[in-house]
Amino acid sequence: MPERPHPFDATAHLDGLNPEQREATEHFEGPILVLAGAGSGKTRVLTARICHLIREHGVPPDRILAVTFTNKAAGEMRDRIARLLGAQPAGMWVGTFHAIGARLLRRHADRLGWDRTFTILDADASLRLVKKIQDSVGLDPRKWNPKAIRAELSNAKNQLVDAEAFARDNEGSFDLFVRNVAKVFGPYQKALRDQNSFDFDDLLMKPVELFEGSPELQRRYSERFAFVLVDEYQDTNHAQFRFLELLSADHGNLMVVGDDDQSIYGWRGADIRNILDFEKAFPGARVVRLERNYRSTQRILDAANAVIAENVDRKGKTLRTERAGGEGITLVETFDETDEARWIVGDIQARYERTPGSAYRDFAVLYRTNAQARALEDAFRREGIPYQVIGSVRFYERREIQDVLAYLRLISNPRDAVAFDRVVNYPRRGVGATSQQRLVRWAADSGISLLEAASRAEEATDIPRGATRGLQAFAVLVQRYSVRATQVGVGELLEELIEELGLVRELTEEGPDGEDRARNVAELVAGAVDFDLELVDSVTEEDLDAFTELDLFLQQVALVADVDKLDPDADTVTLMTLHNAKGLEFPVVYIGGLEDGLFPLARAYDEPAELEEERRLFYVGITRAEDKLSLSWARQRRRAGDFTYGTLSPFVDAIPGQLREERTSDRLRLISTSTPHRRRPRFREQTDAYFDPEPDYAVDQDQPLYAKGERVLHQTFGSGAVVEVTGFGSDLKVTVDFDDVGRKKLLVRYANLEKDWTA
DNA sequence: CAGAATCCGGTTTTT
DNA sequence: CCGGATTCTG
Repeated sequence: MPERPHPFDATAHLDGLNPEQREATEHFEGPILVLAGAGSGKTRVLTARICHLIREHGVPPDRILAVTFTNKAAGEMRDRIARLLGAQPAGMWVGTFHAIGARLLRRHADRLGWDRTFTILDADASLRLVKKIQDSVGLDPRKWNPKAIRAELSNAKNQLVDAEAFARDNEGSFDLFVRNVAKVFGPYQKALRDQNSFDFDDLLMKPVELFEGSPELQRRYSERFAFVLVDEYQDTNHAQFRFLELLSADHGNLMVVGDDDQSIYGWRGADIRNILDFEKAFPGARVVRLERNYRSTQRILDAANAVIAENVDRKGKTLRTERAGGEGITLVETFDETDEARWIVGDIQARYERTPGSAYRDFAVLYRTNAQARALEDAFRREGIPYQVIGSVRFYERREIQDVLAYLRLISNPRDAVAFDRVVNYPRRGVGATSQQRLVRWAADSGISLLEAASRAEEATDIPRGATRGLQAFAVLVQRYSVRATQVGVGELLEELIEELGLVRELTEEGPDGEDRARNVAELVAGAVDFDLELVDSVTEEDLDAFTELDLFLQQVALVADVDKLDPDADTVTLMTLHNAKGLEFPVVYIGGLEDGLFPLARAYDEPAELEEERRLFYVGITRAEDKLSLSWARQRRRAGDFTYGTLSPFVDAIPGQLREERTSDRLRLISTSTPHRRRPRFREQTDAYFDPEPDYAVDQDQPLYAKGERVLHQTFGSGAVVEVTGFGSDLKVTVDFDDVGRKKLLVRYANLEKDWTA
């Protein structure tokens, strides 16, 4: 029996709520939008309302559906509710849109022509499939970027545009790119069906198809889920909106909680209109605003408010707190990324030592791009300070992990052609590219799966004997494990598989990185062994009958996010991107890389909406901090091999001067005093870094200075604006956004650019 | 067929 | 700087 903090107090869930929170919590039927500012206790409101529904209104838990942004948030919500109620909310569905979609498809995918034991393709596998389809329709993957095509497919699906509609919409378009995407879309979708798999976007789109295609099913689920609650509503896309609409339009009992100022996933189809127009979509919706912040000091909130006030497209609100004053916001100028990292690590260590009762887990370092983690990691390691990085080189995307998972996917789903391709010759079985091609052709001609073709390889006359033997051994192995999967748990299965394949030996012999890779595989195995325990929750009896533990393990692996693995109990500093930091809070927060072009990213300047999204991202970062916020930037930074020279991010300008405490790193101070540079035209226009010290060529009036924003003329590309400048000397490169042909990166040495005076 | 050498291109954020 | 793809070599 779980502990009960308030054994006989039926209203424990209302304790300590402020009037607005209480209003939202006690709301019963009908649509409601809770506009919840950062740190205003929205998770609290969600959990309290669920308890209220169950306790006060007698709603059975299994009539409630709660959607969260991460699996971790789902788990936490479940725990909090269990604690408040003193019992598990049996039968309640809590999960991410993707997890809930997968769950529905596990029950009803057969209605769409899939088998219920489908596999879920992760980003990498789906990209491989796109490439494969490109090859098969004669679209050169080198010329037409598979990632771009994949992104366009994803966009379309998030808008609920299927292959037919996409083809129809873009028929006769002058845009060659979308026409090519249209060529890929149909075959891609067909391949998914043939190999019985869904990609991520299908997990959102297909359930909608399911409901739209079957009013009976739609009615069944909207009756079952009499109350629907959604967290982080500002980051939902059209498919998700439609899904919610189908579930709740009949009864209208939909509560969405979100903050338009924290909408940061526009690039993956999230539509900020969903929250801005909620009252239109659900007429009569009640609106509650939570503007009292319980997290940060007034200083931090002042900075946050000032930053976000520059955005135009918002509902508008101002956060308030009772935590008057607070420490100033430190702004540090550093020399380069190493210097910046060392400053941050040094500051953490100093604070840790001088603050009694502080722990490393109180600190987080946030940044715009994953690449920035590297310098930080080096610095942390150097100082021996414990840290954990979220994301970055993602665990499940590592090559060795993907290889093992491909085996598991193939064992679970023998029709998975992407998985087959990946491991048929790993470890080496003497099956080369040519044999593989012949096998694919023969399988297609005979209308059998690749795995079956492999087991009957000797019937294909053009496959050499060595390869045939390899293929047959492979097929036998996979089939044997498919049977084994119904007998033992995944942990055991995986241990046996890895042993038989000799993967650990294989990896360690590979070279210096091999040890790490072997360790990663061991970690995966450990995860699989532990998996049995995690089954308890969220899986119903019927699921257990229909699927092997392997199936469910693979599903979980496909759906976990990196943040889900954040260990809040470990006493380590946390390093992650600003995107991953959403929903989290820390006493002390550092945001690094505040340079124009990095944060905001240079490309965001193309679209005002994108720039606003970057600014919201900064706002999210600032509002993660409870007591102390430090910002830093570096004058120069290595990016993709060469140097970039930065200026302070304009975002910082919005923070009023009296809130800031400006500092300079020791290293930078040392450099600027010991090497008295000639006075050069100062940094602002970032021209000086590539200023050639030998002025032996005449200054040509038509020669551009290569500063950001400058207009230049190219002989073939025409006129455009400089977006970014990198490298120096003969390696000086400029990225130019040409009016006609788009963005190009050019080596100044060869490009022969002229200054465009006509602009 | 496999491994080494070489070239090329991309690089924002993620369920 | 990295990884992937391509080409060369045994």
